[in-house]
Amino acid sequence: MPLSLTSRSRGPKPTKVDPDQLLDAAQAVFADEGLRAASLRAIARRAGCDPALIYYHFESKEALFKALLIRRFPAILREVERLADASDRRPTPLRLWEVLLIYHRNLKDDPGIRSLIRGEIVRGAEGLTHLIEDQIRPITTCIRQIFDQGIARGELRPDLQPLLATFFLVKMQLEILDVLPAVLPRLMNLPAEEAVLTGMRAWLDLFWRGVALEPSTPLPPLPDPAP
Amino acid sequence: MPLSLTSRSRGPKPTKVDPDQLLDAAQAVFADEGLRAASLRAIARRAGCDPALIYYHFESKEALFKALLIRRFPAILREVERLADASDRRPTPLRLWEVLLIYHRNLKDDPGIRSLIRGEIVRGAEGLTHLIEDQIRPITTCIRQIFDQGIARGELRPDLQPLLATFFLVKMQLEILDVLPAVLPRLMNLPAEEAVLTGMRAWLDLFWRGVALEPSTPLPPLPDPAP
DNA sequence: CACATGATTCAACACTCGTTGAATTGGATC
DNA sequence: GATCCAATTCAACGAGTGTTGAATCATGTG
Repeated sequence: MPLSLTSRSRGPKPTKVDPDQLLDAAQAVFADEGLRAASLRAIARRAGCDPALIYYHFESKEALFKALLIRRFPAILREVERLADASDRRPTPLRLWEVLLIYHRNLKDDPGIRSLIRGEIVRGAEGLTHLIEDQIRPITTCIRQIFDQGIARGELRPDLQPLLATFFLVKMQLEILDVLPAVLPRLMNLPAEEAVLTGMRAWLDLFWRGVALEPSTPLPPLPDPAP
Repeated sequence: MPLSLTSRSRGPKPTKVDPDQLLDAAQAVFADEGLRAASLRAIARRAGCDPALIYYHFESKEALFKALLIRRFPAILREVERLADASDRRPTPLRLWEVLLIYHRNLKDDPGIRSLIRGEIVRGAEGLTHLIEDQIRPITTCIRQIFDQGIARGELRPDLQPLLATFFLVKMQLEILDVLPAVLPRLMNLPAEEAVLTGMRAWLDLFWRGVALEPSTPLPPLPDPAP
């Protein structure tokens, strides 16, 4: 088992397909088909190599899937951790908007990882469910802290349940990223990218009225996502 | 192709496994595995018969799946149609609560149909996606009318986008039914059934503040779901 | 050049899948 | 009891699956 996931120690020695390209292909196929239905042959075809090569870089189909997880989640966690820092004194609605933007930035072009977060793909693979939960829990814990801080600062309703608020905020953002690009262009004739942003603004507008101590306080200006 | 889905014309003649029992088994397996991964052998095992029997009652795996859809959605539509009747003059928040209750009543014990509504199961089966959309669209159209009526009656914000409001309301209810029974008991030590109801009330509370013309108008008393 | 070693492919394994045609059961009718 | 027919099972088909051991290719080093 070589499994040298890092770059090789010396010399360029070009490989035809490196593990990262395999992960790219795997992510695309897993996203389309789900963990069970996605075939290693389809992944190999997409990566342009033989199925057996996957077993040179990864122990099994499941190991390939785990590597896929570990590649993505830590980056998201780092962004959310920085945002949840207690010294951040910006208005709470702006910080909640930043939460939506982090999800947007990291997940908008990646239906595979969104399916993962929703736990769809792993149906029936017990070990993986726990692995995914372990990756997601610290992220939602950080977001929950933003609600706690908002209550302490008198910006949010004191009777708010931070756990449920976190659940509502991010669950809907996932649905917005998933569904609106496919639906809004047809029903409200908007371009797909604009559809997502329209949905996000409408959602934060509704959400903020729902959680604010004083619902009539207007939202601060919400910056567009960085390009 | 006998396919006599209705009861046979004369005499009791007990069958070992009737089509309805096959549908029950199919629904359970499709819910666990998804359309593609669910095997006819697993469905037959669950129904206690031979896989080939499925082909006596249904044309194919896909036909079995379609029959599954047609069995459920019309009942939901009828309830929502009755609720959306313009002569219903109850306060809008109460009618929105009834929407949540209809979803709760029809879907709480049926993860299979919830997956269907989310469109997860059908990934990659093009024809079925349209069939499902055709079943769901009239339901959401009715709910949208409730928002239109609420705006016209001066209970909801006139700048509300009914399409997005409908999307937010029912999407979150699906997530509540799916996720909270598994998560809340562990995180807030509540019994599972109470977890769903707690989530629904918290959600309508937040949602109502978000859409009401006057956010401080208190919610009317929300009846428990009928047993 | 010979050799070692990492990267890649080939061919095959045992298994499961949807589907089908023929065979079998079992109760109702003659 | 013989017959008919709906309900059910059996055995098999071709195709696709994850996985593996051996074989091949390409490259850097002695």
